[in-house]
Amino acid sequence: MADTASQVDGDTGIGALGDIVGFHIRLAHGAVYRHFTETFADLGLTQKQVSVLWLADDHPGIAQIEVGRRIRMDRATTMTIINRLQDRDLMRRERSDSDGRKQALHLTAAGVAALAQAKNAIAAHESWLKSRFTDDEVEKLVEMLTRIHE
Amino acid sequence: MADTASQVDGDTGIGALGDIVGFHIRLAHGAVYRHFTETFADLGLTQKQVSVLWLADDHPGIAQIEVGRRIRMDRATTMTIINRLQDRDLMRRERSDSDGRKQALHLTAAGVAALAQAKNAIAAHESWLKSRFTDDEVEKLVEMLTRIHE
DNA sequence: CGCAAATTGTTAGTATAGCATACAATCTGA
DNA sequence: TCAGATTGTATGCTATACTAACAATTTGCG
Repeated sequence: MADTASQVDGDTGIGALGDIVGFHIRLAHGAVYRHFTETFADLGLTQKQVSVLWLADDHPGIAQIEVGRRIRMDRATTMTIINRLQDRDLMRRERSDSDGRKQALHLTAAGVAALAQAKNAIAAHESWLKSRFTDDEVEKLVEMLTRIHE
Repeated sequence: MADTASQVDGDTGIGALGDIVGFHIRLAHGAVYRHFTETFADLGLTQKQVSVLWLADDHPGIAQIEVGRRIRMDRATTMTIINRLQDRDLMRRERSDSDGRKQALHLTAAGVAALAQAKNAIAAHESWLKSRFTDDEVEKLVEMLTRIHE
């Protein structure tokens, strides 16, 4: 007769760790991250890099600090990501006219093309992720996740 | 009159990025990770390190490969984490009797004490996280996250 | 049984990401 | 006008994740 949770798992599981919500978020994030990386292996872009390209495309001339604020990165981290994108000629910096402290960010032509490809890859990635859920569940999941990160 | 999603955000949001489920998982993970780090600043333990201590305590003599399998890390990554725990005298390696290739992992006395402290900190961290949800919602969230990482 | 293949641990190297600190340039407000 | 805040930049440290290669050991096939 089974008498502990770990034996119910056949002793291949994570035991009481499985009761920790944060642990499940971490595992789910890891699974999504790995699939994302596979999907984007050809493009050679990471989640962060795509997010930054996407934001800069939606908001031409956006400042670095503002990019970081919206996707929850500090200035130093934002720098390294934009440095890489600039080194690969996907993005360029311009001095802001309105505020000399700021850099106005823009995509290059290559950046626009890369983002277009990235959005296709994201569609495939999202299908993989959403295939587990009904539309209602997706909505509920996003709403609950938003409560966490908002 | 608002006419686009980004304007509903008052132009401070993430626009169409907000429709990407994977993006919300990443943001939520980041928020949880940051709160975890704050909660554990005194103890100086990371999520991974606590998970490994926890597993080794639940399963004395567990092999490194098995730890990695259960919390989704490859052998090399598992090595670096256990190296750190061993350097801090929280964990020790022994040759396995049954399989000479394996290391049997055990907590030291200091490791047992650290894990006990960690479990208290996790309780506080989990309260912070769960305070957003009803019990039913927590159950539904964990169930949906499990569908992703299983 | 004996040997090839698989498993486990280890090491080394690379890349991404996050954070702290310090500094310079610029802007803001009292 | 000038002190303080903001923004970008540079540097350094830490944690994580992956690959590739290698050694020791075990497993299983012929």
